[in-house]
Amino acid sequence: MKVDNPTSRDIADLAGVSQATVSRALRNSPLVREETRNRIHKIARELNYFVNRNAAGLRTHQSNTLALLLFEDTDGTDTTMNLFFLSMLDNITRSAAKLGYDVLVSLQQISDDWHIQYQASHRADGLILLGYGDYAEYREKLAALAAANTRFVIWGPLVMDQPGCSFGCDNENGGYQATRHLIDLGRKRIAYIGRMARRSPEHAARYAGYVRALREAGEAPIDKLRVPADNSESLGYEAVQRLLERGESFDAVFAVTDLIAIGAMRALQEAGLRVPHDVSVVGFDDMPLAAYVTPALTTVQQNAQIGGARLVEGIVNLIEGKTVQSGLLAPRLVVRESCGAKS
Amino acid sequence: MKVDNPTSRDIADLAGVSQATVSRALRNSPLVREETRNRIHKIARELNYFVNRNAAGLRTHQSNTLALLLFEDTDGTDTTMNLFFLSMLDNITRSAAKLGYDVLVSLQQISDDWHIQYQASHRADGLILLGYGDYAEYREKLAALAAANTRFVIWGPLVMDQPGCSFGCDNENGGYQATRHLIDLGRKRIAYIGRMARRSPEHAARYAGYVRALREAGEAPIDKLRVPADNSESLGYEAVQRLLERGESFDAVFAVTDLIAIGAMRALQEAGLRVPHDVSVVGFDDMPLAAYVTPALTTVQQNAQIGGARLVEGIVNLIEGKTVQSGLLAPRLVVRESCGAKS
DNA sequence: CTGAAAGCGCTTACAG
DNA sequence: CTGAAAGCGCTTACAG
Repeated sequence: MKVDNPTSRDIADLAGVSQATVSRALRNSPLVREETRNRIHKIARELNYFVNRNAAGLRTHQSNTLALLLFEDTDGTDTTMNLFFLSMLDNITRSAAKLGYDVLVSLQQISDDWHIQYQASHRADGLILLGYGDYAEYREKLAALAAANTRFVIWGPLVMDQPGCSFGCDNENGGYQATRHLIDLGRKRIAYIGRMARRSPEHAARYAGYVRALREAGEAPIDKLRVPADNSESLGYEAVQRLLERGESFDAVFAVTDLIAIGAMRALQEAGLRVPHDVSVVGFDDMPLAAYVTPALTTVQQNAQIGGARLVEGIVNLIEGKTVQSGLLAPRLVVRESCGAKS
Repeated sequence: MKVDNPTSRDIADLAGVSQATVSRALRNSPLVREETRNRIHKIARELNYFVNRNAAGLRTHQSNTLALLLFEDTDGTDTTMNLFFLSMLDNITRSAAKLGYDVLVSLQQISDDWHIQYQASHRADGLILLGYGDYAEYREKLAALAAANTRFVIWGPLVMDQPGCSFGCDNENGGYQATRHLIDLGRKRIAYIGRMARRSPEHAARYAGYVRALREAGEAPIDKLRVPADNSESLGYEAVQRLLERGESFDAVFAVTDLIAIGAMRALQEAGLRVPHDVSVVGFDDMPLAAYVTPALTTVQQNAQIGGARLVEGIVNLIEGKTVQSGLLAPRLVVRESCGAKS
C-alpha cells in the first residue's frame, strides 16, 4: 500500500481502473463517474501522489509557470526600486497562484543575455518584466523578445511603438496630483528637481504632469526653478543648494523621487529654511523611508497591489491567446507633513 | 531553415546526425567529436533552440529548480523581515543561477497547506524555507516534510531536534556583540527590551548573548531592567516608558530588534533624555531605516549575502545526496551614532 | 565517436 | 463512462 514515488499507474492499479481514468479523475473531468473520481482522489491523497509536472508539461506544452525577470539598475544602490519590486513580487505571486501559475524569479542585469529561453525551453509560458533601466538598451531587447514570439508584459512607462504590452504607473497623473496639491496649498513658485530627458520616460511624464497642473492654474513653468538630478539623496541635496546659491526664490519643491526629496529637505533645513513653513516638499514613490523622515514626506504612491494583479492578468490572457491592452494605473497622493496640508 | 518550435530532431536533420548525437552534443558530452559538437551548437543557436525542460526533466527526474517558500507573519505588517528576505532572495537567485538552478518563489501563510507537492510533483528538486513564525506550528510542518522525504533547508535559528537542516544568524553572538559594545563604552546599567520565551528562539538567543557579555564583564543581568516586548515601534516606545515610570536608572538599552530600538529612542527623547549622551541604544537587524533615524542606529546586521549562498549550497548538496551540516553565521555590529562610539 | 531503441509519466483523441 | 494506444521531446544504456 505504500509506494515510494507513486505514478498515476500505481493509483490505477490500486483503484482497479486504467491509468487514463486516473488522469481524467485527477483533472476532475466530468467524463469520470463521481464515485470513481472520489475513490481515485482518496487513494492519491493517501499515497501523497502529485501529478508529475514534467510529464504533464511535456504532453500539453505548458508549464503553468510565469517567469518574473527583475532588472536591476547597474549601480546596484537603488533600493527604492527594490522595495517597490518586493511588494510587486508579493502581489504577483499571489495573483499567479490564484490562476494556477507558479512564479520563477530571476534577477538580471539589463546587460545580461536575454531570456527568450524561458519560454523556448518550456520553463515558463510567459514573462513578466520589471525594472527601470536605460531605455534605449531595454527597447532593443524587447524587440528581440517580440521577434522570437515570446509572450511578455512589462511594468513600466507606456511608450509609443514599444514592442509588447505594458502596464505602469500613470506618472503624468502623479506629477499632476503632486503639483496640484502644492498649488491648492497656495504655493506659487514651485521648483522641479529631476530628469526630463526622453531616456527616462517616467521622469519626463512626471514633469509633464507638473507642467499641466501649473498651466491649469494659469501659471507657466519657470525655467530657473528646474534643476536636473538623477535619483539619489545627495543629488537632491545638491540641486537645492544650487537653487539657493543662485538666489532663486521658491516656496515649494516637487522632487521627482523620494530620495531626491529627502536630500532636498536636508539642504533646505541646513540653510535654515523650515519645511513646510517656508518651503513645501513633495516626493514620488512612497518608499518606506518616506513616512519616517522629519517632517514625514508627502509623496505619490504607485499601487503595487493592483499593478501586480494587472501584470499577471495580462500575461495569462496573452498565454490564452487573448488580446491585451496596455494600461496605466493612477497613483495616489499620500499626504503627510512636508507640505503643510496637515499641521 | 526556419523551424517554428525546433526540437532536437530538427537540429539532427539539419546537421545530418542522429537525434541522440544532438542531445549529447548540446550537453557537451566528450563522446561527441568536437567538430560535430560545434556544428550542432551553431545550428541550435541559429534556430533559437533550447532544450525542452519538461522532456529533459521527465527523463532525468530532475527539474533543476529550487522552490523558495517565504512565510509571512500572519499580521502582515512586519516589513522588517520582508526587507531582509528581499536581499536574501537576491542572493539566493544569484547563487542558484551559478549552480544551474532556477528559483520558484511562493509566499505562504504558515497556516497554508504544506508543500510537499513541490518536490512530489517534480516542480522543484528541493525547498528553501524562509520566515519566522509560530515555532510550534512551524515545527510540526517540518516534521511532515521530513516524513515525506522532502529535501529542504531552513533559514532560522538552530533548534535541537528540529527536523531538517538549517542555517541562520548566530543570534547569541549578535546579542553578545551588541552588549559588549555597550560595556566597552563604559555603560553599566543596560536594559534589555524584547521577548525571551522559548517560542521565539531568536530573541531568546539574543538575550543569552546579552547575559553572557554581562557575566563576562563581571556583572549580572538586572531583572528590573528587562522589559518584554514584541517586535514593533510602539511596543519599544511603551517599554521604555514603563522603565521610566518605574524610576529605574539605566544608561543603555539593548533592543532586540531595530523597530523596538527606534520606539525606545523616541520614548527617551520625549522624556528629555539624550541619545547617546544619557542613554546608548543598540538595535538588531539593520533594517534600511536604521541608517536614517536620528541619531543613526547602531545595530547588528545579519549577512544575507553569505546566508543566501549557504542555503543554496546546502540544498544543492542535499539534492546531490551529500550530507549537510547545519550552521550559524556570525552577524556584524554596525556602529553608527546611537551609542556614542563615534561623536 | 555515433546510432537505434527504450522509456520517463503523463494527456487525449479514438473506439466502444 | 472507461480503456487501449499513441506520442510529447528528451537522455542514456547498449551495441557497434
